[in-house]
Amino acid sequence: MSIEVGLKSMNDAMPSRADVRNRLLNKLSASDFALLAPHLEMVSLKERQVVEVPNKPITHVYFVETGVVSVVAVNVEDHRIEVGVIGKEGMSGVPLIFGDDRAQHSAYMQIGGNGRRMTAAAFLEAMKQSVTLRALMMKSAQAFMIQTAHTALANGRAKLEERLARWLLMAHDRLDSDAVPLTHEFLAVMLGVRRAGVTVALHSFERRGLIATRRGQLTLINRAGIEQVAGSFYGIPETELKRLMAEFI
Amino acid sequence: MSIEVGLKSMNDAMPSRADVRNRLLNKLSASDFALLAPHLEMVSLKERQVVEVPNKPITHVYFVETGVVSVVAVNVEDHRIEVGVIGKEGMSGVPLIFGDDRAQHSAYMQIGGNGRRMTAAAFLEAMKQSVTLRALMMKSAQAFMIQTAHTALANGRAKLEERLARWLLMAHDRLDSDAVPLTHEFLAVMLGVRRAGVTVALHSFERRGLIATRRGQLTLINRAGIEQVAGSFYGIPETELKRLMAEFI
DNA sequence: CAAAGCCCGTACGTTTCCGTACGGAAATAA
DNA sequence: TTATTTCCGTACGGAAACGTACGGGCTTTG
Repeated sequence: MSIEVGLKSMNDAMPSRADVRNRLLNKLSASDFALLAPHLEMVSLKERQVVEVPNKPITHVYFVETGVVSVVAVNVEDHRIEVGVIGKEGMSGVPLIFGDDRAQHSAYMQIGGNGRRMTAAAFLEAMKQSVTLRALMMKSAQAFMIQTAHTALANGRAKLEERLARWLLMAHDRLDSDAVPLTHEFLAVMLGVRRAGVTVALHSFERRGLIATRRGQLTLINRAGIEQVAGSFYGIPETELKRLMAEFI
Repeated sequence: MSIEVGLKSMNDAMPSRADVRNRLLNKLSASDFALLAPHLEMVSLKERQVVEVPNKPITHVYFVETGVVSVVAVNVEDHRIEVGVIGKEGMSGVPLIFGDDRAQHSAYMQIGGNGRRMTAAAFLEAMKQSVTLRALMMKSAQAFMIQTAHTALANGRAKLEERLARWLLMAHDRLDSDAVPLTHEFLAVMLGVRRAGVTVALHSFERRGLIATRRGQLTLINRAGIEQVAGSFYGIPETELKRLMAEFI
């Protein structure tokens, strides 16, 4: 009991700037950071943990530090596809930045990890108080928007292998290791293709020495080779993110 | 000559609120409208007229009144696909709303018409001065973002006929007539499919009595039938737009 | 340690759409 | 009017991915 209290107080302690691994939080000015810090709560983010539910109010914004969030658009007939991923470079809760309180899409941890979160109310209050905070958040939202546009492009024009390679690269950018702990089934759901199709494509990658696979996990071996497979379907959102964030520190 | 001067001065006259047909401008408060009005210039928007060039600064924002803008994502290898359309419900120049001065995507008039425009500088200056203007613009940007997400969904999961039906409905929403003046070639480019594929699909629509076609033009006859073809791939961005705009007037 | 569940490998027939191409009809330019 | 260009109709073989399904190996649970 006393141990648990100890851990809890450690987690809940107001983070100092040096503690924080989320790239967005890293880019905040000292005063903007001070605005958010008191409300930030360290959280562990288990795989499949739901972060946003379509058409429901957003309760918290999550600043991911490790792991990956999938943002998945869903329609009435339950067709679904991933429209973007969020990792340590960003945050969930984009609609709040636009002044909307509701989530349009489903969002959940695709790869588990941890991060910081704060309530939507606290986030909005901080946004109200700082122009520079708003400026950063809007750039972050724009970066996400560019990612979604290029997902639309890849979905419409790229082949399964190209899309899969693109996804692996985007995940790899957001992870600290070369291992991607995911089943073929979940990759298939995100890309909106058959599970069997993913299996075959991953085999092809493996035969070419690009990845290694085992049950529930794959490991990138030759990133440059995977980039070659993805071709120009990968890269633009990534360079645009850099550009948009360049003005902040 | 004197006639031309006469026309020009008519066009350049500061518009009154009642003149304006663009739905976004319609939703402005009197004071916000007064902020923009002096800078608005009436323009004719010819088909194929370029509105934004990827990676170039945005020179003007366009408030469309008739016609349709296509926003097309392009990558290095020249793969391209439409990621959204803009009509009288919106405006071009979304990145400006986020504080970015550059266009990511190509944007051009897919269907000619007319509208009002103002320089990016004037728009930014007005945005700086009014919270309520910013609020409206951000909601408009969000609506566009939702449209892009559902384009990604349709591109990944829908069949050609479903996507084509969706596109026709989105165009129809933005036009004042049932006629869509477009060649199969351009529909194909927007959807990222073969021209021949569009031709065959349109024939199927025609045989079912959903549309009538002639060279360079098609006419919607049975909108409900087309909605049935599009299924749930059409509709969500449209209801979300209504919701987001509901708070303004 | 056995049972159950999950995950992966593989297969087969089928659908969808592609690449390409050719000719004719309609519109536009000369 | 004639020539030229644009646009549409149609065709064919082939690639990509689908739906479905079955069995076997790995992991977790009881």
